[in-house]
This record gives sequence, C-alpha cells and structure tokens, in this order.
Amino acid sequence: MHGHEHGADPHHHAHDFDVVARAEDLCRARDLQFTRLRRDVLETVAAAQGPLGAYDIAERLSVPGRRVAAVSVYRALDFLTELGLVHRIASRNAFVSCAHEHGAGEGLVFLICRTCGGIGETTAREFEAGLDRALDRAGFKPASRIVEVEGECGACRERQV
Amino acid sequence: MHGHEHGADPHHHAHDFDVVARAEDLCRARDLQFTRLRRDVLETVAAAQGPLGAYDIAERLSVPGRRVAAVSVYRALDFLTELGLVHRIASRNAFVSCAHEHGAGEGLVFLICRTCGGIGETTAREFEAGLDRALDRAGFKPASRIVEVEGECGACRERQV
DNA sequence: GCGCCGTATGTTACAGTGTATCAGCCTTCC
DNA sequence: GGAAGGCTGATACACTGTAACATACGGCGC
Repeated sequence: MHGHEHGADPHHHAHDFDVVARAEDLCRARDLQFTRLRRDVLETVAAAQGPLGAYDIAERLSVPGRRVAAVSVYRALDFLTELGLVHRIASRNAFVSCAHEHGAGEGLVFLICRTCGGIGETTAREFEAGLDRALDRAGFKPASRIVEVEGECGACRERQV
Repeated sequence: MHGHEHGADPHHHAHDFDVVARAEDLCRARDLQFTRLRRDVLETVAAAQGPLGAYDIAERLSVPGRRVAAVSVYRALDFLTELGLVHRIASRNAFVSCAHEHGAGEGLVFLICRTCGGIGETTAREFEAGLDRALDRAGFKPASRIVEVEGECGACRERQV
C-alpha cells in the first residue's frame, strides 16, 4: 500500500506526481515561496513508498557537494505540513505526502499497514460527527485531531490469502 | 485537567491511588510479577499532573545511591502499557496512568489540553462504529487505534471566561 | 548604488526518545 | 547443586527534534 484511499471509493496514486503542481498553485495563491529545498523535500516524500523520517529525507537529498541538514528538512516539512501537502504520522515520527484537498469535518484517518509499512488515508464524516459529540459531552474544545489505525491493508490481505 | 473524563459522565481522580491496587490484582490474576521498579514507575506516572516522558520518570526515581536508567523505565512502561495500566500519548511521546477497565469497541479518545498540558480521556462507542465502517469500506483490517485530540479542556475554558 | 529588513537556509550544538546488547542477579524447577 | 528463565543494571548507540547564531538572497526606500 503506497497510495491513498479516500472516502468510500479508494483509489491509488502510484506516483503522486501532481503534488508538486498543487504545491505551486497553493504557494502562488498565498504568495509563499516554493523554494528548491521545499520542492526537493516534497518530491522525495512523494516518491517514497512508505513514510519517511526527516533524517531519511536529509540523507536522500544529500549528495557529495551538497549536504542537506536535518534541521532544514524539518523546516521544509513544517512548511509543507502547514499547507496540508504533507502529513505527519505521529505514531511513527514520519511523514507522507498527500495531494488531496482536505476540508473541515472530514474525519481524516491514517491507515498504517504492519505488513508493507505503507500509509493509506480514508475519511469518515460520520465518525467525525460522533467524535464531536463525545468531545462536547466531555466539555472539550477541539483544535486538532489525530486518528491513526494500525493493521493490515487490503492489498496485503489479498496477497497472503 | 489532571484526571480522566469517562463517557458521558466525566469524573475526576485527583490522585489515582487505586491504580496500584488494580495492578496488583491484574498481576496476581495473570501470574505476572509486580516488581518494585514497576510499582515505582506506575506510582510516579499516577502521581504526576500531566503526561511524563520516560526520562522524566527515570530522573524522578533516581536518588543518590540508586540511579534508575531510562531503559529500565521503558521496560516497565512496556509492561504496564501491555496491561492497560498506562497509556502512551503518541503525539507527545509521553505516558499517563489509567485506572479504568478498558473494553473492546469502547472508542477510547485522549484529550490533550494545550493550556494546562493535562491528559483526559473519554469514550464514544458510536464513533468507534463509524470508524469501523470507514475501515471496512477501505478494506483495512484494524489491529490497534490511536485517537488523540488537542484543544482546551473544560476546566481551562471555565477558568479563563 | 547603498543600506535596511524580512525570509530562507546553513551550521553547530544539544536535548530528548528509543533500542540493542551483554552481564549479573534471583527465583524456580529439575 | 545446577540449569533455565525472568528482571534489572549498564553501556553504547541510533534516531528525533529544537535552539541559537550566522549567512545568503531579494525587495524596497533613499
């Protein structure tokens, strides 16, 4: 599993090549800089099969003559995460790219496959609504949510049948 | 916020002193050892107002003459987490104690307060059901779930009105 | 041109998180 | 007594993340 499932109709982006185009649009629209480093980091994450750690990214971007420090990668990742182009997987301390548009109340869920190590996504509005009710009961005012499920993705289940 | 909210009727344990008793029962029932280190770690986590990192715990347990290494704390935390006596907060790399009984299909949610830094809990079966449907649609077979919400807890909201 | 300022990046150092490995200790079981 | 297994200690190491400061580059006013 190295793409994304989205909503009730899972579909896969084997390459996610359009993330960069989306990044350019977003940055133009908001008058932000889409620099070389940010592009490199985004492309690296998008090209990866699974989630990448910041130091992995730094290593992949470092070639003899140009060394990219992890701290620079973190800054680029912060920038990209802010724009929603990259997601952080808290339970793995790693990052994945994402070309989707994400709206509020969408109920974004990350699916972490134990077998292939890939990260999928799905959304569930109904679950988001149920969560909101629970938060309301508890008197808690939410600002951000993290929902991560570990298990086995469909592709890996089929493969081992 | 330094207790736990549970279900529709939030209640607080200011001290969680009964966690240790629960640990003893559990270990007796399963023929596991509730050693001094494990007890110390559990008591330290339970006594804390907010989540504690493993190194924090190690430091608090270390006195001149007895130094507790972080690695020992990790082992004890693994043990306690396995029993459900301690929860790991993935987005904070930290741990909290918990005296509840947790059943399957319960929909456990961690509430992380930005203001006081405390960790609350709530549960929402309906939300769990919605999540299960979304996972089913995506063809994903779940093994474990992490739901963490960051925001502002009820106590802090009242305090600043 | 020149200086100023804000943003992005480079560099180093450091703090925090987590695991691997080996050794010793203690209890239990034969 | 001796073997085996579980727990802890100790050291080293890898990985994750941030703080602090310096530098480079581009725009803008003069």
